[in-house]
Amino acid sequence: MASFFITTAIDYVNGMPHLGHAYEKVLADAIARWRRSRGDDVFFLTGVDEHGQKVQQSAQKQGVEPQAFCDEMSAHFRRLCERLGTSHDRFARTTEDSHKRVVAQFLQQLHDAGDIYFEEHEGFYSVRQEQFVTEKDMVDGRWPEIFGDVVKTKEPNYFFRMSKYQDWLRTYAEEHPHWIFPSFRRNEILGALEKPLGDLCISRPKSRLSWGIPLPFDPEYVTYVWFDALVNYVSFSKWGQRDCRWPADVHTIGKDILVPAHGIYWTIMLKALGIEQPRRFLVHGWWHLRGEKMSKTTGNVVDPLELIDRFGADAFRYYVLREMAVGQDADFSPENFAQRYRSDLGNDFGNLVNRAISMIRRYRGGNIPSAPIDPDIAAAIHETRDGVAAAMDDFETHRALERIARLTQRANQYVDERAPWRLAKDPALAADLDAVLATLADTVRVLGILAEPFIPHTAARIQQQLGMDKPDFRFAASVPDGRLAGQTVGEPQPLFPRIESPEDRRAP
RNA sequence: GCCAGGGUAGCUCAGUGGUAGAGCAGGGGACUCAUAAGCCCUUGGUCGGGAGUUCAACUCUCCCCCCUGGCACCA
Repeated sequence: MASFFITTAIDYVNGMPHLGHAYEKVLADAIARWRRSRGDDVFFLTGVDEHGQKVQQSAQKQGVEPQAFCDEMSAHFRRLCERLGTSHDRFARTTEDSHKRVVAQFLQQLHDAGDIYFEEHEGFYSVRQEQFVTEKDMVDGRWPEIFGDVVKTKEPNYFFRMSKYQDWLRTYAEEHPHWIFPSFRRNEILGALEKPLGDLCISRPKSRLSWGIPLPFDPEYVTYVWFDALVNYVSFSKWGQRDCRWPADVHTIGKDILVPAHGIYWTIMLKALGIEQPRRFLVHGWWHLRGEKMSKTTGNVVDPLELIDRFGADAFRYYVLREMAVGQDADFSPENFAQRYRSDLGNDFGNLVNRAISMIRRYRGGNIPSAPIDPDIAAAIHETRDGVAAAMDDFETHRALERIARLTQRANQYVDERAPWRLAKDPALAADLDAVLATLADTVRVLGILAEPFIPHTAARIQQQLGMDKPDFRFAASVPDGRLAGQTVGEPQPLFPRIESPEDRRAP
C-alpha cells in the first residue's frame, strides 16, 4: 500500500475562518479522499497557528489568557473542518507540547551547528504597532500615522543563516521542475533568488513578545513566526516515531505564502536540519468576490458557514472545487453559487439519481434487475473514470468534476433515448427495460464512487438509497459490472432539493 | 520597474497552424420516470489592438494597450 501524506497550511487564529481557509481544506481533503479511494494509506494534516504578537494582543484586549483565547479561536477552525466534512487524521495546534519540543530541538540543533547567530540589529521601531518597520514603509519620506512614533532602536536578536544556502536552493529549484505546482510559480522562487538572500531574524525578546516558544539556548527570547509555524508539518507527522509520515507528498498552500515562507524559508530550514524535502507544493490561487479582492477591512468576505447552513457542505465543496481552476484565481458570486447548485447538482446530478431509483421502484418493485449493462454507457463510464484519475493525479478537481458532469449528462440522455416509461407499457420489451434499469443503477453507483472525494456526504446517501448495506468508495469498484443485481433500492430522497430564494418568489 | 499569468459568444472558460467550441443564461420543440427537473433543436463571437511570417494564424514573431498576481509579515 502506497503511503500518502498531504497537509494544508495552518491557519492563524487571530481572525475568523473565511472562504479561503475553507477552500484550502476542501482541496486537500478531496485529494486525500481521492488517494484513499485508490487504496493509498493516507495521512492528512491540518491545523492552526496559535502563537505570536497579534494573538497576544487580541487576548489582552479581551482580558483573557492567550491560551484561553487560542482555545476559543481554534474551536472555530475545528468546527469549520467538521462542517466541511474534512477527513483529516490530525488537527495540529502549535501550542501543543509535542510541537514545542520539536521546535526547540530544531532550534538547538541549528544553533549547535552554527546556523543561528546573535547580533545587534539597528532599526526603526513603531511603538504604537509594537513592531519593527523599514524605510519601505515610509510614504513620501514620512512614517504613516498608523505607526505613531517611530524610534531608532538597537535590539540584539538571533538570526538564521539563510544566505549560506542560497546557491544550494537555486540549484535545487532548477533541478526539480515538478517541485511547485503550477510550474510557473517556481519562477517566482527563482526570481526571488536573483537578489542576495538576507538572514532571517527568528527571535523576539520576551519583554516584547511573551506568547511564543522560548529559545532553548536563551530563555529571554521566543522564536518568531515561521520557525514555529512551519515546523508543524514535521512535528505533527509522528516525528521520532517508527511510523513517522514525513516527508509530505503534498503541501497545499495559498500563493501568498509560497515566496518566501515555504519556497525559501521552509526549504532552507529543512536543508539546514538535514531533513528530507516535501515532494511537492500545491499552490492555489485566491478567491475574489464579485470581481473584487476579498479583504477584511472592506468587509468584502464570504462566510463559508453561512453557505453550508443554507446549501449544505457538499454544495459548498462542489462549488469551490468545480469553479476554481487549481492554481488560478477564481471569482465567487452568490448568484453563480446558486446557479451551480440548482443546475449542476439539483437538476442534473441529484435528479438523475432520483429518477433512476424511482423508476426501479415503479417498474420493478424496487429490485435492481440482473441484465447486461448498455455497452455505450459502460464505455462512457470507463472513459470517465480514466478522465477523473488523470485529472486528480494533476490536482485538477475542476476537470475531474467536469468529467463527472459529462457522465451525468450522458446518463440523462440515455434515459430519454430509451424512454423506460414506454418500454414498461409493452410486456414484450421487459428485457429491454431490465437492461436500462440495470444500466442506470450501475451508473448511479459509479457516479457515487467517483464523486465521493468531492461530495462525500452525498456519495454516502447515494449508496444508501441504492440499498447497499455497506459503503464502498473504492475506485476499483467504479466499473460497470452490474454488481447490484438482485438488490432492493431504498427510498429516493432528493439529494439537492430545490431551494427557494427570495428572488424566485417574485416570479409571476 | 523586473518577472509571471491572463485578455475567445451576455457570463465562466476550453481550444495551439487548415472553414471558431463547451457549460450556463436567452429562444423554440417533443416527452413525462424525476427535484415544473431532464432531452432535442437554436440565436449569439471582425478570438484585446496593430504589423509581420505563411498558400493558410485564435494558434508563430515583433510592438502596443488593459486586467491579475509575485518581487514586501495576511488561505
